[in-house]
Amino acid sequence: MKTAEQDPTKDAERPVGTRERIVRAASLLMQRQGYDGTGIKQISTEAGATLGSVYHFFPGGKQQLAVAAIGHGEREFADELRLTLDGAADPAQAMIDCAHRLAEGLRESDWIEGCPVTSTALGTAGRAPDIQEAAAAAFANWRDLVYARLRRAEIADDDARDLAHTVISTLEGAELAAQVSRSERPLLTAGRHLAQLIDLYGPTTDS
Amino acid sequence: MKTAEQDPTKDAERPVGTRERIVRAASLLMQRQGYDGTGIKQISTEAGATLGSVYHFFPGGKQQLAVAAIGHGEREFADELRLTLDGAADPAQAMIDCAHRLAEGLRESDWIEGCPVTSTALGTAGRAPDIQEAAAAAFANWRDLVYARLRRAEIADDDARDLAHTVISTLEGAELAAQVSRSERPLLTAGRHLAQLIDLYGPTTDS
DNA sequence: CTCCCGCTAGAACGAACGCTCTATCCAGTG
DNA sequence: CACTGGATAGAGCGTTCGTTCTAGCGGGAG
Repeated sequence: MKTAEQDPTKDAERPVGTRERIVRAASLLMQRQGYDGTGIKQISTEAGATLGSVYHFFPGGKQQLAVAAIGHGEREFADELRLTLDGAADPAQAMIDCAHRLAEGLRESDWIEGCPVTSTALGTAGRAPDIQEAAAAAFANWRDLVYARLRRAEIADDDARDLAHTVISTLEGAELAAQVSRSERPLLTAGRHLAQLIDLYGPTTDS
Repeated sequence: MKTAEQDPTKDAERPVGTRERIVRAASLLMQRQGYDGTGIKQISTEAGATLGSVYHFFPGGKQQLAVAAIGHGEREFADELRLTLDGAADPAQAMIDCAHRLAEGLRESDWIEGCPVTSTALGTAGRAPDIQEAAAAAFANWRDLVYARLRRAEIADDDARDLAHTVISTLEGAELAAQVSRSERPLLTAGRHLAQLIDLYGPTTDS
């Protein structure tokens, strides 16, 4: 009742509800300019909506909108991450592929669209617990995807859990370094090193 | 003429010039709240200075102040990084020590004082080239410190360069993940993994 | 002494902020 | 038909923003 109804065909672009357009615009703008750097009026303008609509769908104001935007960014990246993890022959190769994808997206946006969660979550550190929780949940979800992939490759449970932490941390940090230095190198290097690290824990363990 | 003159004794706390106080306040506040989340009036209040003083020392306004703040944060962390790198027996152990130190600082600040450069640089991605350059320079300096330490441990030049990239990326990302999830685990895990990774390239190379 | 200048001090400006409020529109229901 | 309630629309609230500007301070130089 809330969304579909008309056509669950592939991914129709056109009939996107107002609420969804607002969330998308918020996610994109906050990804680029951060939480404080993005105004609600700018979001409504970019979304083709009006201020009244924004506050109708998000009576909780900017904070609630930011939580929804983080959730949207989380889902977007999770889909791509899942695809990349499943598309590779082994987790090590998946890391390299993942780094490549991130580098590509970053370069194509002229180095302004980094992690959609990071820029929104930073700067609201102590102020907005809701936003912090949403960001933490996003990281945890991504980590779980990596963990599951590592487990499927016969990596021990404890090792897989630890590796998943480092994989997300490193990819996140490398994307940040790449964005700041406007270079793909941090990401590509990180991808190779993560692959090496994972191979250390591969099924060839015999100890 | 600009600073010292009176006493180059250790690190006297009291007679700190107005300009220095402004830079310190700006660095701390932007570290916590980001660039857009920090107002110049708040900085001047926190520094015990007035608006006039801020614009006297930084006629370039908020952007120039942010560049100086990033430089200050860069120097602060570089000092600590140098100390940690030199204090460890080998680079691998240094990574573990470094992660511990970062985790400690983050926990003690109740998870609000992350990387002083990241929060300032993010959100000004496309808008302020000066700030971006300062942030990129900070990362490069830190990387050089790690690179030099790796070289001293007889690691091949190309390997050391690549490893230095990943070390900074991973520490940066792990600090971010730790801050968001309010847990030391991402940092501690990253430290151990970085140590393992470095050991792969240790002086035991025979190829 | 007088002059000067680096520095301090804060009032004031226009613009933009998050948010509230009322008014209007329109499909669905009796 | 009238009525209703979700959705749209935007003027306007008080506040804060970054910046500008003028006035005053205090100590060394002539």
